[in-house]
Amino acid sequence: MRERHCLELPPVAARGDGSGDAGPGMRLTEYFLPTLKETPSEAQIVSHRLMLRAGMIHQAAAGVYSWLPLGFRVLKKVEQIVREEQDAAGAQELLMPTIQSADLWRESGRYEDYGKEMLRIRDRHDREMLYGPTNEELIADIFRTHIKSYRNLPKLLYHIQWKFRDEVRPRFGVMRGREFLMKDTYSFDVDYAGARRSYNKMFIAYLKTFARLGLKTIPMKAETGPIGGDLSHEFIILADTGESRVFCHKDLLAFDVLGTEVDYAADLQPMVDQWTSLYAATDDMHDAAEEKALGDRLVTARGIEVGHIFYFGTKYSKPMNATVTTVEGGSVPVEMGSYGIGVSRLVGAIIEAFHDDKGIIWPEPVAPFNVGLVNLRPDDRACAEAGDSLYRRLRRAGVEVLYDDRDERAGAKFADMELIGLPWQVVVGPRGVKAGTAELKRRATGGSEELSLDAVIDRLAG
RNA sequence: CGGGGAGUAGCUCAGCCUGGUAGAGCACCACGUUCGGGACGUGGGGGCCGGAGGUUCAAAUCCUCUCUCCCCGACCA
Repeated sequence: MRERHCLELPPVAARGDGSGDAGPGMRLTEYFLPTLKETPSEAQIVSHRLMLRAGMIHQAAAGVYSWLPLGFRVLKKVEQIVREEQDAAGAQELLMPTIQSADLWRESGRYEDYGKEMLRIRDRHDREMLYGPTNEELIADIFRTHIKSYRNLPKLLYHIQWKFRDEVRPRFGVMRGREFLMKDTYSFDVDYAGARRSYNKMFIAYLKTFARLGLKTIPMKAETGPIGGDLSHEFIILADTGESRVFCHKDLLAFDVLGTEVDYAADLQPMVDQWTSLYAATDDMHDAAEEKALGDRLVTARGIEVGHIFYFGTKYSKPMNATVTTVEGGSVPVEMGSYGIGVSRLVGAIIEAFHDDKGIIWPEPVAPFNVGLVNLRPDDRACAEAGDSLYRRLRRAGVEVLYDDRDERAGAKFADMELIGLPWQVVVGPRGVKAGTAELKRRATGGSEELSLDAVIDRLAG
């Protein structure tokens, strides 16, 4: 790792808390968490309802949302996991702007083709601009300016940036917004074989990414459009309330990528083959003959598309003149591919996959806080001491903790805690404090146990 | 882009048909009683009824136009 020259800032979570304690935490009396008891009438699907009720987002316009502190924390965690897996696969992060010039899009021919989905803007000089729905043109322009030789290939470049697509009908909250946060990677190779290697890297990186988020993912062959070939896959995560029906071989569900150490420099084709050899299809691509052949090995489920990767060859490099010199000294348009993950959409998708009738059940890697510390009686001296002490010790141990020190009824606190779905709850009340214990509760199972305060720390900090 | 629905308090909604001083529950503020699963009492604050025209002595209510949001379908990360 490189040495750090940057200013050391306190962790984001630690700011704004006047307690003076070190460590990642927040007191609910100070936190901006506008939860709702009633469901706003506009929300239809469960993730949208829960995100509004849990105070994660606030609608700004149709399909456009502000991310409130709790939702923002989750978004950042998802983003960070996506980033880490891109970096691990050898992709390099950069940042392209949201606003683009129409000129580049004229070069590729897409300015006319894209239609009303593209938000077009004019600046004060009446120049035609647009809010980027994707970035192939921009990245191709960067590439052609700076890379000229096969010797500088391959390259995998990505950014995580807001996009805007003026959907006719945005819906499902952040799952189908008009403005959305997307990670898009672009690959550059001198030939098809190289493009395939890049494709495979992203394929595996995607499996890793979604697995780390706690999701079951199934890659499915997707329409390849005019390019043809077999290099296009959608990544579908399974969720009971998912938007589309999917079919697959049941053995796919047992595949585990988390335990596998991946060497991105090695040949990844065998691993990709393993994942693509078994049948998997979305509703519209489903083959009845396959269904029959599989019999009881076929699984029918519901899913949500959270990623899409595809190879498109010279579709943009040719018209935009992004070429490289070859070993032989000739010049060829660079082979490209693009690889997207809907980061903001994933937040909704994760909720679709993990919730119950009381609220969200966050997988630990993306939970906004790991522990919700509930003080049932902050006005009671013994409770306040026990609660404050636990809060301090958990933070010192580096545990992200949200401390409910509000003067509210027990029921309201429990309901809010279930709603925002932190993986662990620690309940401090007069009953336990007398015996020197607190209750440790797991959100996912509802199971709980009475432990001494020390045992609670050991368990959560361990 | 076709078809439907809705805009009244922060949220959920009633009132509109049949014009006559704008309501409820929750939320909010104060005080008191409560306190291990969304308490209770008393008092209080808050809305040009989405906007613009029109009809009328009088419009949340009737008429016209417009904006916004939501739902179903076709499309998409």
